[in-house]
Amino acid sequence: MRTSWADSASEIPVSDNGSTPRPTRSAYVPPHLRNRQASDAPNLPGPATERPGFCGTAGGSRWSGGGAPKPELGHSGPGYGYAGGLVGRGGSGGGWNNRSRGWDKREREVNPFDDDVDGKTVDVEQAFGEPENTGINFDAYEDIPVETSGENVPPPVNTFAEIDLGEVMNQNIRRCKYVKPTPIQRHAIPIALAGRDLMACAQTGSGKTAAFCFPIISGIMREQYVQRPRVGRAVYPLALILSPTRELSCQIHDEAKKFSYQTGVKVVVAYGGAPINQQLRELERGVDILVATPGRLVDLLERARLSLMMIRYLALDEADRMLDMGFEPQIRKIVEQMDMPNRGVRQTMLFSATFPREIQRLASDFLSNYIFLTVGRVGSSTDLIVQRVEFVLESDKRSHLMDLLHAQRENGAHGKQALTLVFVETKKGADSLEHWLCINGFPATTIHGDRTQQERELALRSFKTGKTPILVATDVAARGLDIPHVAHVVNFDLPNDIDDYVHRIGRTGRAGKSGLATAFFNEGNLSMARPLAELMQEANQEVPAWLTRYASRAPYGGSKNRRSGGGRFGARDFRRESSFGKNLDYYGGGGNSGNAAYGVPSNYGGGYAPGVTSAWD
DNA sequence: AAAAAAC
Repeated sequence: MRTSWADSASEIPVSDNGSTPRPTRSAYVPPHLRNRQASDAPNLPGPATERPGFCGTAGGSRWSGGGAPKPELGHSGPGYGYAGGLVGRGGSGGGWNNRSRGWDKREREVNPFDDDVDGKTVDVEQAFGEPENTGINFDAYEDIPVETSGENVPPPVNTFAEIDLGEVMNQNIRRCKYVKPTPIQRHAIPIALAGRDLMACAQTGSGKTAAFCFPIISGIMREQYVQRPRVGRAVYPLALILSPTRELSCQIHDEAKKFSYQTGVKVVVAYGGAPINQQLRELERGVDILVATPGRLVDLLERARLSLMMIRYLALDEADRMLDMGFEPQIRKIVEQMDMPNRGVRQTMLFSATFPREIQRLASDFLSNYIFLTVGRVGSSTDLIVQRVEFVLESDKRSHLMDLLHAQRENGAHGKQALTLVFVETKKGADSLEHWLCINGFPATTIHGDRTQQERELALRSFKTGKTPILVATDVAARGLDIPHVAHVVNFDLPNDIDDYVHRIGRTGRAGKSGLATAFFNEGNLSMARPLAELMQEANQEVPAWLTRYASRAPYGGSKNRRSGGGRFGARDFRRESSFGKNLDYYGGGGNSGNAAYGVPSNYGGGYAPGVTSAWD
């Protein structure tokens, strides 16, 4: 999904031939090219710069050096989709973009940033009366505990400068207003750059997308002109990023476009509910990184318009969702039964804010000698989210919501009304609540799986821009979506799983900003009493006495993520939970695994010290 | 039981 400012950026007029944006200003020179000599080529491997089209084997990659079998190529010649740029290129230095289509024939990439729309910035900030898009409030993430396990964990970095992503990407990072890496980025990026498989758990809104995108883009830049087969009409991406919802795939795509701007690395998105032909055309123009939802991906594979044979990087966002009951067979099919290289050959990275142990066990099938990383302490990010629970009878929910919204309207002093995201259990419930809000004077819209994709995208856009400051949503909007200015998340219907609750409330309090989450609880939510009370307590939230009473009576429930011995929320490496000396094959063939594999001593054995353990979120 | 994900 596009953010509102990105929307504007993409509305640069395009000429009829469709290839060259025609901005009103003349001859825009990208900032990173200003004051630059033509021969000022970036630090790229020599051969690639000299003969870009014919550099068959990548230097310095884990595939050429590590002894891992490289997929055999049935064909030689320039990589698919880049042939055009390899012809007739001037011999003088090559320029910044070795993968583009050459100086003259180069297609102008639409600027994905908001700093360059006909010279004016899009004023989301004014509309909401607070600065936005100024990057992440890093102070909110200082000093939070990190746990890693696995063999030879690469050390974290403190700055983007330490990880040499190249000048082009550095410029993109600056344009994203990222000043320094977030903790998940500090730890995950070196691990990923070292070629290691990774299972990473970090708080909602803490910068996971960049944490897996940066290494992928940088890796593909280093590889330079991997030769790709040409068989039938298939295209051969080098990286695959899967996510559980269409809107999330769009969002990741938009982010990845920013990170890869002017690198020549091509990012394409494919998802259902939208015309496939357009997506096929985009794919045919060349794809290095494919962002997709599972259904459409399988469709493309079955049509033989896509092959995973050349995949070097596989990333699953919201990985625990991707591997839960509904999705797991499809993911297994994609990863194990199509033509994707095996684990250990490709590099696999799994990211989420939650990682139930059972899902970790499943996930280990896809990983090889992986590092488990968890960043963030109980309550660190959720300190930013004030959580409230109110006892509201089913029949009172609507009027109670109305009261909240009225109060909010009166408090919302300047600018537009703060955005409120209301979660309900069912699609029908979403429609009916939306209708009710509208006829009661609250501009609302709704997003759920029974709406057309067009309606879904329109709803999200309308919400983001503040046109309809209330969005009623099912769990389709629970994960990953980054919607600035969501001040309030209302769990009108509580979910049945505490992890879903965590993801839902994580739609607010993002990038170091604060937020409010209100839940309506009643007798229908008894199974959530205990996990909710525990979660809130560990996040230093005020737990109402009545909820504590319900919790003490209630059985364990509301979670796939059984917390052993007294409610330790957390993403903890499930490999630690198995008896030492057993189950060593969970290391996926690492060979010399054992106790020494653990990079950081754990408080294994149940010693749970509140506040100093790993992320739950 | 619901939600999501292809046509």
